[in-house]
Amino acid sequence: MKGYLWGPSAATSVRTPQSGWESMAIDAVGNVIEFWGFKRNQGRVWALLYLRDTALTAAEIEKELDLSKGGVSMLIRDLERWGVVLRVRTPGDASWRYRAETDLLQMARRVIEEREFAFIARIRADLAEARKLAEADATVEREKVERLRKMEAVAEATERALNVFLKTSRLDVGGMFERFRA
Amino acid sequence: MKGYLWGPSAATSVRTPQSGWESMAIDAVGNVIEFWGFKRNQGRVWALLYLRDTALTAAEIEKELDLSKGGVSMLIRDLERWGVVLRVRTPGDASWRYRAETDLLQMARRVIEEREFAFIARIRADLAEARKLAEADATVEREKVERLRKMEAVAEATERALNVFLKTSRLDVGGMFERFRA
DNA sequence: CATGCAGTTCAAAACGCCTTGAACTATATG
DNA sequence: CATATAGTTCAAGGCGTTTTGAACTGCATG
Repeated sequence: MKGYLWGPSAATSVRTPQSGWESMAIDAVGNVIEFWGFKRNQGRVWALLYLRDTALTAAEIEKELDLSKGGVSMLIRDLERWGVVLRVRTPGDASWRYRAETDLLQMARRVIEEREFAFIARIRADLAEARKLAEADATVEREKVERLRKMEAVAEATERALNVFLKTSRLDVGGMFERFRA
Repeated sequence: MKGYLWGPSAATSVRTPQSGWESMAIDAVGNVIEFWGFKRNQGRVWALLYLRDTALTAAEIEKELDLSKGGVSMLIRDLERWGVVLRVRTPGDASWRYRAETDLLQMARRVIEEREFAFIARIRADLAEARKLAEADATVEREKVERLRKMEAVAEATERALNVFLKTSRLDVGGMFERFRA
């Protein structure tokens, strides 16, 4: 949304000229992954690698997606850490190349399982603690404690729903991406 | 987190002195609702009204939660629009008062149903469009089209999972808050 | 061991969202 | 209808997150 000023001039040798539909798909994946709570550009990098089905260099990624050098480095680091992008060394080549390894939903699920559950658990604990304090205080009416209990139920419901969400997406996509190179 | 400088001096008559557990619970609800993609303070305002089980004035809300006048106005407008807070006029009182009407999850579900589904649907459409364009282009390998198809499946799975998520939370909490005044 | 390029780091800039506060409008009351 | 108080609006400011770009590190090669 920014660097479209210096379009496909002559200086740079664009390998694959961003065929309209490709960037459309790449951006769409960026949006899905943003919906899942990650960075848009993490999704775009993965989508590029997945679609091309080739190991690209950081410089190529940088050029295709119009990102900065540092940005690509950090994005790839994240994707590697999550195991959705693999770093490979091509024989006669000095630089690393990167390729998409598995699907993004798998990663999203894993990370959400770690992050979000801890977050919700924390909230539940806070509500439980608040209720305990209220119960200990004799001046607090029974009605109020009841309300606190109901709010706890909301947090619990959220947690349960999140659980089902993750499980569903697993069943749904599971085995769909299991193998796609080779 | 800011205006604790002018504590409970003498000028203002604090009705209920923020009993520790109360603000703990209020903040917890703020966090849950933020998790659901809303503003933290929307959740806090609702939680205050719900816990107090009394119709409060904007000025009271402003003081209790340490918000600005304008902020309270906008937060209440949103909550009213979503039907979780009701505006009531007390007889001998010049100003409006506000009270919690139903639970927050209901609202979250409704809003998400409108907003997020549209968002995901848009993404799916983009991916479908990209695939169509790719299919029309004879130079595009079959393999690549297949990959586009798989990415579409991810968006579809997301939509389906979102659906289950909402349904689950409905069954889970539904009828728990149905009526609580009177 | 000097050179050059790939990759990393991180402070600063850009960006987006939320909140503030002052000006303004609406409403009730004497 | 004048005044006071409640409520709304919105530009400006604040704040957290993401991105940039320049300095730096590491590595391979001659």
